[in-house]
Parts: sequence; structure tokens; C-alpha cells
Amino acid sequence: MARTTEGGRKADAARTRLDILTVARAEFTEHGLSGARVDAIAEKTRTTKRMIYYYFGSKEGLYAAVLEQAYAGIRTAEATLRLDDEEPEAALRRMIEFTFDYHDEHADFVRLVAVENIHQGQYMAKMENIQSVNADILKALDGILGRGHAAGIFRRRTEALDVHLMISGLCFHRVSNRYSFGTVFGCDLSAPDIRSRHRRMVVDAVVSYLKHP
Amino acid sequence: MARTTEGGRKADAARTRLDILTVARAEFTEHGLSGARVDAIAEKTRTTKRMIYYYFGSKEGLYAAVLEQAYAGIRTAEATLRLDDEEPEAALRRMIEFTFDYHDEHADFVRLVAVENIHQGQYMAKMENIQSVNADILKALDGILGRGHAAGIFRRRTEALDVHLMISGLCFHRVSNRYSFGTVFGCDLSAPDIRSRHRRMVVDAVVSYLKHP
DNA sequence: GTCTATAAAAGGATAGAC
DNA sequence: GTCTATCCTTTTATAGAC
Repeated sequence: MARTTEGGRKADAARTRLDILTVARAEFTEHGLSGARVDAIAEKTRTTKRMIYYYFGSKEGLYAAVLEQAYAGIRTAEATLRLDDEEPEAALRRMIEFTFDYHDEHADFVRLVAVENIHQGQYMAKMENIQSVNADILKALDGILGRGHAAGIFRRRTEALDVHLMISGLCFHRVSNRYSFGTVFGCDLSAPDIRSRHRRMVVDAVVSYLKHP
Repeated sequence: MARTTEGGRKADAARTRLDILTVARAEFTEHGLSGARVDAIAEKTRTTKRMIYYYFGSKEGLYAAVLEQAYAGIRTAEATLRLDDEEPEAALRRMIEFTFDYHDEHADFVRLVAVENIHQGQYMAKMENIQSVNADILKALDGILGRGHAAGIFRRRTEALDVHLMISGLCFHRVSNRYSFGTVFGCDLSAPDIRSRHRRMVVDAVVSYLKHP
């Protein structure tokens, strides 16, 4: 049988690993690092707890792998954006819309990053290549801002880092703080009409800031 | 001795309660709800673990009390703002600066709210008066926006809720995501020069948005 | 590579004296 | 109201067979 071949075993191993990662991601997303239970994760996989330790060494090792996978996901998505040959304002708007949509559609990524910040970012600090994760999007943003400023469209001179923080803050917060905001103000930020209203607002806010010093 | 009087005992009880709350707040802030240890909290107080259960019933009860205290803190601070008789733009700027400063100076509050959102806001959902916490600041903001729009200064028509989300997002995120942002971009968002640059940016961004539709 | 059973320790909660 | 000592469940992690 295929299972007894070298390739078959490797394929199974990869599938098992991915199965564990997927289940673990949901668990860490929902309960945080300390709140997540290895037993609960094991029960929801096709395999057993022993395998989690076999592949990832520890609960923390598993968490680190989940976090790395999540960052790889957004990096891959960002790589599909091609903004170089577009007009500066249109390119910027499209980038902001992309960031908004990605956070909106990947609440689990947002929650994982929130969890990691509760733990002082100590696990991502050990990740290799982490610096390069958002380096591309920052470079792209810097290009857009430079072209826009040269063309006289963006009259305000800014650091790409600052604008990125601004975009990120506006897109991240409405997802990460969905519950507290919803409770305090009695509204659902994920409702379609509010969502699209805020999408427009975020884009317009950044553009207004750059155009009108 | 004073300790044996009714008043003395009550004063001690209040002090003990507050001591526990203060220590617990630091612990929950640093490790989250699940990550915090009741033993660790007890060790850092003047009193013992037994007293924590005596006063707060459970770890979750203690956490809820800490959360409530934190929200009471920001409500109290916001109440000191008197913005009614100022010009709309000046009033708005002062409100944003206040929000920025409060988040900047109370990172523990920010982290607690982040923790609470990891837990789907289930503890604040049970808090009474939570709806009224930010009702005042929203009402004040609504007044400023209305006056500004009437005076033709804020040409964009907006919901106070949306503007509040915007301000909150910009002020909250740079504190809550300090670690991940710092690691990915190799910078310290709490450094004084970056801090004051961002303070100006946040204020200008909101004002630009409202003035230039 | 995968399973069952279990060790080892941590951590939430309480009993009962004073 | 406060202290010491302790229970008992939960949870991380591993041993050892196949």
C-alpha cells in the first residue's frame, strides 16, 4: 500500500502536522496561550496528544508554530498586491482596502497577534525572518508616498512607518476590540453596513491626512 | 487600639481589598486571565490567598473586579474634561490629546481591555453601568461635531460613534501592539520622539478627515 | 509514527483554628 | 477577618508497547 512507501509516510506526516496546526490555531485564537488546553487540541485532531509533543515538543512550541504560520499567511497575501504601476492615490486606496479586508476576514490572525502582545511578543522575537514579514509592504508604501509627494498629490511629508501604523491601527482595532466596543456601545462592528461605512472612513481618513496638511 | 473598633476594622478591610486589587491588576495585566496565578498574586500582597477568596470568591471574580476598577478609572479621568465652551476644533484636539495621553500613560488599562477581548468580553458584559462608561465622552464628542458642522468647520458629516472608533483605534493600537510592531519594524513606539510625532499625527489625521470631505 | 496509560507538578479552592 | 495547612482537580509532559 501507498502508506508503507517513504513518500506515503512523509505525506501522512505532513498532513498530521497540518491537522494539528489548524486545530491548535483555532484553540489558541479562542482561549489564548495559557487558556488553551493541549488535551482539547488533541481531541479535535485525527491524532493524539503524543503526536503533538512528537512534532512540536511542547505547548509553547506548538503556539510558536501557529504564530509563524499566521504571519506567513499575511505575507503571502500581501505579495499578491502589485501597486507599482498605479497612480499613487489609487494605489494607496487599494492597499488600505486590502489591509482592511484582510483583518476583517482573518479575525483569527488579529486575535493571535493580540495574544502574542499579551505575552510581550516574546515568541515572535525568536522567529527568524520576522523582520522581513512586513518589510515588503512598508517598501511598497514608501514608494507610493514618495511618488504621491513628488506629484504634489500628497502634500504632507510623512514617514511610511507612521502611515503604516495609522492604517494598521484603524484596521486592527475594530476587529481586536470588537467585543468591548460592542458591549459598551451596544453595536456590532462586524455588521455589513457598519463594516462598509468604516471601510470607506478608514481609506478617506488616511488619504485626507496625506492630502491636506 | 484603633484596630479593634468597628471603623478601624472596616478601614483595614478596605485597605486589604485595595491591596489585593492593585496586585491582581498588575498580574492580570502581565499574564492575562488564564496566565495569572492566584498564588503569585497572594504572595505579593500583605495578606494571604485565603483572603482573595474571602473577598472576591474566585479568580474570575477577582478579575472582574479588576476590570471594573479599570473602567471606573478612565471614566473618572474623562469626567474632568470640560469641552463645552471651547471652539469645536480646539475642543476636539484637546479631547484627542487626552485620549492619546491616557492610553499612553495607562498601558495596563489597554492590556486589560485586550485580555478581556480575548475572552470575548464576557466579563464586562455582566458589569452593570458599563453602557454608561463611555456614554459621556460620546455625548461630548457628538456635541463638538454638531457645533463644528454647524459652524462650517467640519465639512464632513459623521457619526460620533465612528469618529470615536477612529480616535480609539489610533490611540489604543500603538500601545496594545507595541511589542509585535516593535519586533517587526525594529523600533520602540514608546520612545519620546516617536511618541510625540504620533500624538501630532493622530490629532491631525482626525481633524483633516473632518475638515476635508 | 502511533497508541494507552501514567507520572509529575501546578494551581484553584477550602477546612478549621483563632 | 485572618492565618496555616491541605485537598483534589486539572494539565503538561513522558514511558513504553507495537
